[in-house]
Amino acid sequence: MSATRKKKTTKTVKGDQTKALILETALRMFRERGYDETTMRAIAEKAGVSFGNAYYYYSSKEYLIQAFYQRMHDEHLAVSLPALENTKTLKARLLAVMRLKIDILEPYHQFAGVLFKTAAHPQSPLNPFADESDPVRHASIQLFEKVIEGTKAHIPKDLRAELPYLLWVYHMGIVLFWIHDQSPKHRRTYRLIDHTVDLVDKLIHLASNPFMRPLRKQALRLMDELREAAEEIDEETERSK
Amino acid sequence: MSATRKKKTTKTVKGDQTKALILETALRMFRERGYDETTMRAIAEKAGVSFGNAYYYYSSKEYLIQAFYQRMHDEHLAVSLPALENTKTLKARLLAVMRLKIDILEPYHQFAGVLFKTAAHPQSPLNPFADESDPVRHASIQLFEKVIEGTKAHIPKDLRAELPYLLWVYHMGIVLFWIHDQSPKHRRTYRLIDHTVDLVDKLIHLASNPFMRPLRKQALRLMDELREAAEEIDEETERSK
DNA sequence: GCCCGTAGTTGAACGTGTTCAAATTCAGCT
DNA sequence: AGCTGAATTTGAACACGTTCAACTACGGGC
Repeated sequence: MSATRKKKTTKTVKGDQTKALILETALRMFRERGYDETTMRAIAEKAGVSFGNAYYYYSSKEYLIQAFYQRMHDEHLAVSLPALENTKTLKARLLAVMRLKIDILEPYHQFAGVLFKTAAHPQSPLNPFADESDPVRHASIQLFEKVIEGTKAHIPKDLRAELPYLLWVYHMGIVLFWIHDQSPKHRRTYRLIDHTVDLVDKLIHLASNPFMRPLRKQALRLMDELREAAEEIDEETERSK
Repeated sequence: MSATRKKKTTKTVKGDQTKALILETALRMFRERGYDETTMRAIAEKAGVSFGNAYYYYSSKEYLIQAFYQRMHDEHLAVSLPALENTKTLKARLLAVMRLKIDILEPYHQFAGVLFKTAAHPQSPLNPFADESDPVRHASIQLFEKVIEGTKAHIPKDLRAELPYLLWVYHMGIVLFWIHDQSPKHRRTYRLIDHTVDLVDKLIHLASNPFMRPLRKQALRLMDELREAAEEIDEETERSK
C-alpha cells in the first residue's frame, strides 16, 4: 500500500480490518461534517464498533489526523509520479506537483483547518517537525528531491542539498494559505501557486549566481541551524512520551 | 493603559475589577502550570468567583489568549520605545526589538505552545489574520514601522511600504521558533535572531538595489495578493459569527 | 424609601475526549 | 474438545469547556 508504513500496531487480520474500518469511517465523516462535528462516539457508531474500541487503535482523536497525513501523501505521490514523467523543467515540475497537492486535498478543505491547529502545537505528536510524523515528512521531502533530480537546471551543490527541504517548507506555506482560502474553487490558491512557483524558480536561479555565493552560504548555514534545532525538538518530544 | 484597547465590555467599576481579576489569575496560572492544566473552574476558584462568571467576561477560554496577546504587546512596546531612542541603524534597531520581544515572552514559554495551536486555526477568533485580533496585530506592525522610520537607510518606496508587515511576519516566525526552542535560556533563539537580523538587513539592501527592481516588484505584487486574501478571511470570519 | 431594569453572578446540566477495569473473542496448543 | 493467555472489545466513569435559566446586587428615577 505505502512505502512509508510504520510498524504495525495490530496483530491479527481482524484487527487490521477493524482499524481500517475505523479510519475509513472517520475520514468520510471528517470530509462530510468536519472534524469538531465528528465525535469519536459517532465514528464508532457508524463503523459499528464500540467507541472505546477506536481508542484501542488510535490512541487519541489526533492520531486519526496522522493517518490522514499518510493517506494524503500516498495519493499525492501516486498522481505526481506520472505527471513528472512528461515534464522536464524545474519550474514546470514544481508547478505540477504543487497543483496536484491542492487537487488531492480538495475534498478535505473544511476539515483541513484543524491540521494546523494541532500540527503547530509543539507538544503534539502531529507536529510535522516532531518525530512521530517523521516517515510522512521524509517521504514528502523525497518527492521534492525527485522534482529537482529530474531537471538539468544548474544549481550549486550546497543549495541543491537543502532545496528539497526548502521546497517542502514552501509547500507547507501554500497549504496553509489554501486552508484559509475561501475563494470559489480555491482559485486564489492556484493563482498563488502560479506566481510563487515563478518567483521561486527565479530565486533559485538568482541564488545560483556565483555573485550570490556569500549570501547563499550564510542563508544555508542558517538552514543548518534550524534543522539542528528541529532535531532536538524530536528528542524532546521522544523523551516526554 | 494601552492605546489599542477595544471597546469596553464592562459597564461598571465592579465589572472592570472582576474582569481584571480573572485575567490576572488566569495569566498567573497559565505561567505556573500551563494552559491545558489550568481549568476554567480552577481559575474561577483561585479568583474567588463562580466559574460561570468567567464566561461572562471571556466568552471562551481562548479569549483569555487574546487578552494575553494584548498584554504582551503592551509590555513589548513599553520596553522597545526607550531602546529605540539610542539606536540609529536599521539592523541594530531590529535586533533590539526582536530580542526584547523574546525577553518579554520569557515567563510564558510553556504556555506559549498553545498560541500557535489556536492561532493557526482559520475559524478561531484568535487567528492573527482574522478580524478580532486586528487591533493587536495592527499595533504590532506599527512598532515595526517605528523601527524603519528611525533610520536613514535608503529603501525604495514600494518596499518601505510593505516592510513593516514583512518584518512582522518575520517576527512571528521567530516567535514560532522560540516556542519550540528547548535550549537553555533559549540561547538558540537569540542566536537565530542575531543571524537572521543580519540576513534580513542584507536582503533589504540587496532588494533595494536598482538591479533588483523587477524581482522586487513581482514579490511585492505577491504580498498585495496575500494581503487581499487575508482581508477576505476577515470578512469570512466576521460573517460566521 | 421604593421600584425597575440592567449588570453581574451562580451552579446545575450537557456533550465532549479520554481512561480503564472488566468482559469477550480467538489462535494455538495439548 | 478443552485450556490458556494474549488480542480485542465494551461501556461506565471522569474531567473538562461550555451553555443557560435563574438569581442577586445595584444605581437612578419617582
